[in-house]
Amino acid sequence: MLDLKWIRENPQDFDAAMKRRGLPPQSDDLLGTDRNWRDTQTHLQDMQARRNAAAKEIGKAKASGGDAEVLIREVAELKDETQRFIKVERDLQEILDTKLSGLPNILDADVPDGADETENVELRRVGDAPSFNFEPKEHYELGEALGLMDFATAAKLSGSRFVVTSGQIARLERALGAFMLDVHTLEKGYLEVSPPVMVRGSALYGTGQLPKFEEDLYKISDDQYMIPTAEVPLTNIVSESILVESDLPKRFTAHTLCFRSEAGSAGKDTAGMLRQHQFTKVEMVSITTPDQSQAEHERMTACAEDILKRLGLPYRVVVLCSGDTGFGARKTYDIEVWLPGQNSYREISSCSNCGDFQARRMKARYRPEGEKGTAFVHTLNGSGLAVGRTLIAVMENYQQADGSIRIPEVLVPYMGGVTEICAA
RNA sequence: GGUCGGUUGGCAGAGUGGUUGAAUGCGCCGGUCUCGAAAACCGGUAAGGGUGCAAGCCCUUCGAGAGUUCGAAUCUCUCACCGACCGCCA
Repeated sequence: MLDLKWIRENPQDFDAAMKRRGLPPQSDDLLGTDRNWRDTQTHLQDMQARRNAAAKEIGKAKASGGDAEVLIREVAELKDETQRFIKVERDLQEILDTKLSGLPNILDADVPDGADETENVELRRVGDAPSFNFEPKEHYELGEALGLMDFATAAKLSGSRFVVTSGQIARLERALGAFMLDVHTLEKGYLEVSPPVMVRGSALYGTGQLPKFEEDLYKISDDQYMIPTAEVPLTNIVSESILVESDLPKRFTAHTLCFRSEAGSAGKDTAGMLRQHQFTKVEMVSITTPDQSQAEHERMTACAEDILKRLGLPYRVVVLCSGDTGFGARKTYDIEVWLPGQNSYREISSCSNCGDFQARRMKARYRPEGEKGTAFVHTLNGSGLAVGRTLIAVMENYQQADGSIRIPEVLVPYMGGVTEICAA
């Protein structure tokens, strides 16, 4: 949600910002509705003020045994008109709200312009792609050959975009999640959280998935959805609250299942477990003051990168261009891991600074020290990392000529001492 | 699923129709005292919005919505959530 006051004061900047998002200028339309709404509100409040004053006088008159007949009749006559204006005012506010809540966040000045993901800008590459003296395979070829990854059975059980893993591959996924959580909680200061994976619509509105992106979600009851990412429950922990500045930043992490309908991605990444309806992810969320959020964004990205470094996986970091940056984000870094089987870099983490965009929607505030009143917090979220995709990356980068897979050293303790996954 | 009880400011917790936006305590901010601090004492302290150059004035909000009334935190209805017990299940 954007700040309406800011739009009032900076209509040109607002239109320019929307243009970067590929949207037409709309300050005139928006501010027209706003003007209308405020005029209505002013008028309504005048009527309410008169009514309140009269009601008080009636109280006084009755207390002193006087006659209040005239006043009572006057107020009764005001009533219908007041009721009508309440409705008009409410409708206008709803129209304004609908318009505002459909607007994407303002991009940071240093986000590069561009139409789509082909214009994202690479910032750095870390680690060397492994060299093989054989043709590296894709993860699903390796997994199926090992007998530990079964897409046919998953299709029988659940349909497309699911997988059944077993044995050491299943364990490897569990090991990865545990390893990531340990790093974030023991070394990076994140609080481990085990949140619900079903949430109300209001939580999804808070983080910006609703109302625009409902088709991407699994809806399971009147007002409950499966989470597409733990960003939703973790960030909404602070919704509708006023935090103490000295408690910031707050850092949360969680290892959860995520559910995505993948509507509109038919035919994309259909082979293997790169794009599933259900997958696990370790998520990081930070709640900060406005001053802290930029540095926190870099820090969070570094936390995600550190996992890849320790796993010995080569990757690159890109900053998303204007056309590829998500609805709620000001600026997003994607981390892409090298997949030898695909001979390309693929997204494994996305770290976004949302500024106060989500905080406004969910009414998450704090009290700035030494100032009166409250201010909105800033929120950030990042994958640290997508566990399913990390599993893929480990398999492909650590594969050997015979189809076995070495276990990265840091994971061996999590694998109960196993150093290699071989065919049974 | 059933019955009963609850939902009030940052927190705890009064308040059953009239000047209550809301007692009191805690917390927080400022002051007195002190070399400084603690304690004690004094004062201040809800959020959101409209209007105004400003001081200020005004509106809304006591879980949400609808209703009764000149007037609702207080009465009625619906819903949500929390708690207790019962039933069922892990």
